[in-house]
Amino acid sequence: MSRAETSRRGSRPGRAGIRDVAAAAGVSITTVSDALNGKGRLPDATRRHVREVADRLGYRPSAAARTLRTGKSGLIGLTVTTYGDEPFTFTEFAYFAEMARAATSAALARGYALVILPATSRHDVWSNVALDGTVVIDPSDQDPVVSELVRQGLPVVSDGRPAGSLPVTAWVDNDHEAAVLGILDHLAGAGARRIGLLTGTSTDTYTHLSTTAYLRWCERVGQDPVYEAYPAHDPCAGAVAADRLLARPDRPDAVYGLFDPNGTDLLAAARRYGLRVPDDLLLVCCSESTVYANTEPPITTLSLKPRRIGTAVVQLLIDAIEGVDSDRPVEQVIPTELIVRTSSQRRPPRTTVSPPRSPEGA
Amino acid sequence: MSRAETSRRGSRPGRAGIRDVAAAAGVSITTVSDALNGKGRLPDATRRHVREVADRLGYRPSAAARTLRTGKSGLIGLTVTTYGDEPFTFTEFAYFAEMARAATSAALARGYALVILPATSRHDVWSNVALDGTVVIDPSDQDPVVSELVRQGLPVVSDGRPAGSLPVTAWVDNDHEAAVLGILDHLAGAGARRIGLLTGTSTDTYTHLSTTAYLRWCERVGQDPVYEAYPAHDPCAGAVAADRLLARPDRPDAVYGLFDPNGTDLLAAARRYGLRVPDDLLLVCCSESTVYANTEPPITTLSLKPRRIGTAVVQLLIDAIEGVDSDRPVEQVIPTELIVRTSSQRRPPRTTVSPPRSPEGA
DNA sequence: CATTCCTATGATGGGCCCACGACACCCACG
DNA sequence: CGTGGGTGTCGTGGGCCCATCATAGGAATG
Repeated sequence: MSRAETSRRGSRPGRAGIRDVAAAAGVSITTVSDALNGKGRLPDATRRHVREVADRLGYRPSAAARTLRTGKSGLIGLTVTTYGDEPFTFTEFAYFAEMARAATSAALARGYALVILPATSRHDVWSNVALDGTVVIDPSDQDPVVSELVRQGLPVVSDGRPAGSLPVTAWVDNDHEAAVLGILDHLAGAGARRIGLLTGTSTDTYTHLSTTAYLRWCERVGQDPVYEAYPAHDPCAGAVAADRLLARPDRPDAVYGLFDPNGTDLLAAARRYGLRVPDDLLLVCCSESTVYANTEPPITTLSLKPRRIGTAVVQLLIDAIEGVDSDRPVEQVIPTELIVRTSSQRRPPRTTVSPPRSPEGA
Repeated sequence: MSRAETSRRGSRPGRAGIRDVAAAAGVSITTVSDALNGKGRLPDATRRHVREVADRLGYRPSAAARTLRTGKSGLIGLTVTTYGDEPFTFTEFAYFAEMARAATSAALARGYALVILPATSRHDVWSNVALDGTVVIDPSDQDPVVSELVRQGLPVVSDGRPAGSLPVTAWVDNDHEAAVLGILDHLAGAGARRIGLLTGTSTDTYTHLSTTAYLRWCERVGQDPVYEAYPAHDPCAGAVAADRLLARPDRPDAVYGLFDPNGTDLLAAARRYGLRVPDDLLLVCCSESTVYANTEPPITTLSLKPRRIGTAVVQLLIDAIEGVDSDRPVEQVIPTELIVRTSSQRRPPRTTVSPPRSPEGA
């Protein structure tokens, strides 16, 4: 008792510690800890009493102390590869936002919180936060951050299969090749003779796999590749590239755009050149945005299902953190979804009033 | 020495502690701490030596221990008000994504990281993470989370001026009333006779202030209010509400939409009713999205400048955390920006080829 | 006296910081 | 010339932050 009182002397009065609760409840510190954590075997009366006193004092266990003692912080890092100055590309692509949202939700449901930590963060920030594990979006070949984390023995789960020999704990990805091949077949089936590609200049896996798949498809069907690449992080460059693609002498009669804004960019470019969509030009782009349901015409989009990916990634990571031996495979391929709209159909199925934005969720 | 060795006995060999470094460098723990943190007065030789040994052992100070000792975690909460099941509305509105991005960037630059903590998080998650302060986006009148945080003595800075008597440390906001009045004047100046509003049913400050400003403007100029309200978190409801607004017998000849997707929704609805924009219907919506630069026609948007807000909020919060007495005012009003495009001008200034997406940044 | 229950004590986790101690050096005084 | 006090520089010890857990101890009951 007297020990508890004296030891609190130097403390700020704002927050009550476990000692204060113990003193106020007339029990020992252990009893308080056990009572609040549901451990040990205590009479219900004691348990209730302690809880009551703790509530009255507004007691909140110190997260730092608990973390130090238990070695678990309940914190998961969310790392995004970055382009340019800005720490990450949340905005440009609705994908990241959706994925982060689902990941946050899934983490929360299991008692974890997400910490946003761009890969380019100052090192002192990284080392200043106690993480139980990390989600990495689109890790680059030799990402030093990931290596460091793995070396520390922290579980790392990546969105996108790791390039090279990056030793991640698990990964979740789409089958980008299959998705691209599916779209090209879809466009060819709608009558396209020369399909163009709007792609990126960066070296990430998504861009690489998609472009490669396109080139192989061209080779297989005997079409000359028609594509423009631009730095995907620069929205203006996208509009310019779309324009260039349609200005070419070997102008394609169908285009697939790998990035979210490509749809409106291509539509705008088509208008500039007097091309009607879908009559003169078939259009598909990869996007999670619902605006494409209401453009004129509505544009066919490929969804990478970021919600499912975000959820899966977090589940895998928390399984690894907690040592749960779930039956989830550590390498998951999430199927993509092609949302077919007017822009990729030579004969629109119905010319009646288009329904207001369908609930293409989950 | 021997004490250090014995004390390490039970530890996992994976991570080196400060004790290990001290032993390996042949100095005391304090010296290691001082050398690595640039404190105390040590000869450069010692400092270098310690740093070298620490590097060799791959020493990383335990964030948990440091937090416990110093009382600072370097972590800032980012709380978003939520609608429905999903923990927060990152996607629906590019605003949040932009704001979060800027906030992350600003926090990082000052050595802090952001933790995503929706207001509806399980309480145990909240209390399980040591925060130095919190950013709250659009706090509701009597947000229990905010009250709790303030009661704990944590600084809280809100995006959006706090409703009621919420005792936040500081806040940053736009002048929503002025923005709405500006838009209405802009539309009236372009020839609008009856201006409609697409608004939300939720009780947040933004919706409330904007709607009120609209009603007052109507009263002032003697126009009957023409508006439709819908639950802003439901994208389908937005399309329906846009349709309803244009189907009314007292159909407006200009509409301002308070939410991001309203632009495409209204455009689609206008097409359904054969209304030409801007000839038959003037359109403005509040959005951070660049797609409106390339729609047909391009749509005038109001930007709330989320980047500036996100940055300002974080600066204020960190100032409060660190007790810095900066000259920043604790109540900041960030000016909005009206990006005038074709949709709100009766006589388009130029009918030539529209430039590809202007770089409306910062 | 033995067996249940419950509670108290103390060690532990790892880094930070206050208050000193050791040591070198210089000057002055005896 | 020797020694004590003054002044500095470096470096060390131990306590502290706070909750958790293992183990030992005590009270009550059969």
